[in-house]
Amino acid sequence: MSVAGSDVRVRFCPSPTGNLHVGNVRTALFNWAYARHTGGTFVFRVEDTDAARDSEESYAGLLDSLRWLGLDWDEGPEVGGAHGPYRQSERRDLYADVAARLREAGRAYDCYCSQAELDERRDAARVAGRPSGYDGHCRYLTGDQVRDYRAQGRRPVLRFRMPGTPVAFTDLVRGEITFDPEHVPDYVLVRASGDPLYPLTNPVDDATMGITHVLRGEDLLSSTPRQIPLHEAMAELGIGAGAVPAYGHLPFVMGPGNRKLSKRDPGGGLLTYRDRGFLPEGLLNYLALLGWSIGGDREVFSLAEMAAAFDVTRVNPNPAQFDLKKCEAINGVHLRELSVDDLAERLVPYLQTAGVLGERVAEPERALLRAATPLVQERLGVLSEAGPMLGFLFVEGTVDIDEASAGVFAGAGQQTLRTAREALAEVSDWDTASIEQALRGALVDGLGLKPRHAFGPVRVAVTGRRVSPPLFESLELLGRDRSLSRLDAALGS
RNA sequence: GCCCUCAUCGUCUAGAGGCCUAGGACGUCGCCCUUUCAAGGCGGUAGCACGGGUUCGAAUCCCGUUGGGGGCACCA
Repeated sequence: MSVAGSDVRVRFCPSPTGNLHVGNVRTALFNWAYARHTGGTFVFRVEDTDAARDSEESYAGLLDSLRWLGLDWDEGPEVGGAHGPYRQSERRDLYADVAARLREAGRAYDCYCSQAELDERRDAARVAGRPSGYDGHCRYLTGDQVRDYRAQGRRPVLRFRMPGTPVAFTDLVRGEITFDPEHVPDYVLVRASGDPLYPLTNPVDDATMGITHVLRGEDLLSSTPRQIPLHEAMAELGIGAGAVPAYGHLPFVMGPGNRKLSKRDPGGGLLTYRDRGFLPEGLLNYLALLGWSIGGDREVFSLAEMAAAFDVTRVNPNPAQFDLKKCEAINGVHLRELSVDDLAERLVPYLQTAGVLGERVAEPERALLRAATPLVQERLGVLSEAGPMLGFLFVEGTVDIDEASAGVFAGAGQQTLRTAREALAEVSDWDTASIEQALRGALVDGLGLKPRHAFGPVRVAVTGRRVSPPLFESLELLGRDRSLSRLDAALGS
């Protein structure tokens, strides 16, 4: 499956602004899978050049999220590597150096245009039906003009000088793409303040980190014809590995109603999915389905299986809409494949936040949870659903009866409960089989009730809800004393 | 406005010119199983955006139209 020691080097390079959203995660996944498939290297780099929006908290969240997902990186924060540092905020000297060399070589130039001038000329171009990018005003300034601008107190930005020829490349997922030069304007590399911008830092890092394949979202497709000439310029100046990376632009993951998902979208943030109890393997499996398929009619697979089969050139170029229902269904399959002990362990934090379990989980509770887990395993789509299902087991004494379900106690329900209570009191071996036998004998055979009418009131009395895990098993786990006292409580009401 | 890009059931997809009377999954509907709810089983529903070519033959190739998305920042 993998080609050990392959030269492929891919990267995932989010900026630490807010939390990852599922589209980012899918991009990370495809990069990871490509690296693992080829035996290459997965680099994790953090693009924190925007001091105004970046935060240390987001940075920590990024690492935490990738770790939770199980997408391990070969180079990057906390693991190091030969091309570090892996945070752009720690690479500013490099960007300044590259910017200076580009400027010296004439591949970039100072631009003194003010924001107002830029806006005005852009609007005019747009009205005239011409391309609205930068018009090259400052490309060939005379010494006098520069002196004038400086005398006015203007501070220049640094712009890359585009070569003026068409840029063509073969996109790994989309094939041949060509941009004509009039639509790819000279762009800003360094702010007037001296701060390097993404259009500079991203290619510089890709070049100096030896990135061979750039797999990123399709929103970056139109910045590719800017970056390729920059890579060529750097190669000429001996900066970086000297090769232009191959590009593959992945389709968007859209939100409901086909709107682009953003990290501010409530349904988009990765943490929401973790909090709801998606398994990383389930979420990742679903995300892999958005734009890629493993072949045959298979939809459920492990990360390892994906890595073995992944091929970027087989990625579907059209955007996909995130479907929560299907995501839950896929997650449910993974959930059911877990061992009981594994599932029980993963359930603990969710039961704690639900208030079912306390901070410290004592061994008897843990044992009870392990015993109860098989009862809910095939009923769960996400882990957070376990709280309401299992809560009744961890409550001492009586349970709160769900209001909407209390009606079953009325009328004939009283007799059903009384009969059930008497029959259960007689059970000598408190196990599922004996409990079922007693209840069936007394209620179905004895009172001639339909099973659903016979067991409904008992279920509500004991679990507090009309919907619960299997009744007889639940009674066994609850124990005789608690079971009988809950029936008594229901009778008294 | 200009450029780029995308187009198969409601949704995600399979499809690499004849294997397509278009397959699978989620959803949805019905039935079965059943102590509730699930899970599981069986069955139904629903799609190649439109128009021109190319070809003996097109979901597949080409062109156009329409519709969706992205970009055109001293954000990333």
